[in-house]
Amino acid sequence: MEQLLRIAPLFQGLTQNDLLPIANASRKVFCAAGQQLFIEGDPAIQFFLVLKGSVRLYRLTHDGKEKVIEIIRTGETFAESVALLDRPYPVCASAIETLEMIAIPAEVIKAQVKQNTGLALKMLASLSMRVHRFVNDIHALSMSTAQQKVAGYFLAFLSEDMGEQCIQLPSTKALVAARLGLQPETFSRVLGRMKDQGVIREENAQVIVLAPEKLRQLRDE
Amino acid sequence: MEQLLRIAPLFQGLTQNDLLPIANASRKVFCAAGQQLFIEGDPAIQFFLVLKGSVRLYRLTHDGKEKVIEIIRTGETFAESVALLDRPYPVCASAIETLEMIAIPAEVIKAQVKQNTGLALKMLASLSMRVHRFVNDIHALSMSTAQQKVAGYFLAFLSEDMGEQCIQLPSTKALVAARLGLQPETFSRVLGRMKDQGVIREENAQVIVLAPEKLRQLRDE
DNA sequence: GGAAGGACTTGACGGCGGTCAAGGCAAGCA
DNA sequence: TGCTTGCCTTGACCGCCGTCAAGTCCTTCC
Repeated sequence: MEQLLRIAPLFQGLTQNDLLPIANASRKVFCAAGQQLFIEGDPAIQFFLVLKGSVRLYRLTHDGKEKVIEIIRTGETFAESVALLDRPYPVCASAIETLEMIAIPAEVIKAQVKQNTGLALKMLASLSMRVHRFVNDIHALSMSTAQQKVAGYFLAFLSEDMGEQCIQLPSTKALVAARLGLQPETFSRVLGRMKDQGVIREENAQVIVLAPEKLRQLRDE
Repeated sequence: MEQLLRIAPLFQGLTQNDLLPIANASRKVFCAAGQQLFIEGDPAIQFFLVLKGSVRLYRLTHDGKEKVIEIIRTGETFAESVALLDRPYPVCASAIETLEMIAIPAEVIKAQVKQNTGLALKMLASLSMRVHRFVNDIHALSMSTAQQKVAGYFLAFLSEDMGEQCIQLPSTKALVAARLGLQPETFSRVLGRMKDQGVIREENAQVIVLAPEKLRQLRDE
């Protein structure tokens, strides 16, 4: 269990002694694809580390549609921030694919943070990173055109490198579209236009970026 | 100086001993309206507590327009999250009105967090709150219509109460519009429509919500 | 008082993207 | 092979919002 916990940046560099009480209190969780983990408003009694699969964090709008806030992938943690406050979950969560996770009780992490400065610093760093990512997201969301959003999204996956690069989309296109605040139809049209312009190519569920430079140009309008 | 620091939730409940090294290293800063505090990419050597006035955090899009990420008001802190990571500021900041702040060196807060569990917990709570607010923002930004955005924005200022309530807009309407990802014209039109419907009234730069219930209805479409 | 400038409002128009609908395409199954 | 189901694509249409422009109100300053 300790070895599994160390997958998360949160727990890397902690001593075995530090990790032991957390490992003892945690348990493995398995979920079928599509299964609900919790809904908005549920008491936040635990947080999660994803070992395998991916999770959709979303909110329901008042007219019943869902807005994807974040997609959590293998190796990432989620809901750490709520585990520290005595507040209910601010989002719903459900499994995109078959899921393997570790559930860590909020009480244990709260107690450990109080004793263990190292862990507290790790958590601060992790939350700070999340704040940064949200700042990026808010910026991206308020960028005007659909093309810019998509270009920005793809660019976030690329290395600095200039050559052809391959992107594995997390789950379905419709979900990525939702993540970007777009309709599936619009997303499809944007991809089509990019293909016409020779910026990308598609090959068995992967997007191949032929010209990162052009992509950057599209984002910058 | 210690008394001033205690304005922020971050420093409430700390002992005088805890606060002293922070107070000694910090200094007061005054700014004229419109002045730049830092720009995106600057090294984050300090963070700020606003004593008086308000601050605009924004990003420049590639075509030169600016997108407001957050408006910081009296009594709030900003850039705490970056002070902990060794990363540059992810946004630009400039004074909206004449400004009075305390600048706190990143080094000092980093050192204190390592020694002082209480402060670490406060910072964790503060960051968690910020994450929550961003989740709300992302949700609000992706809500479709301008009317829903404005209604949601106003509702965030109201108490549970049902009666008439008064909202003091932070700075100008144009800035609030930018915050919501709207043009000033659109914002003005939405306000006009709400006035026609008897949902709000305006009175010397204040918005008076006549019918919170109707506002909620508008947000929920 | 009069000019100047800024904040806000109002109107007209056009484009982007959401919505609805139909069709293509692959996988699974009898 | 034919049917079904789910995911994606493509087309047509329309409404919202951004843009441009003009006009109003208020403050400031000479």
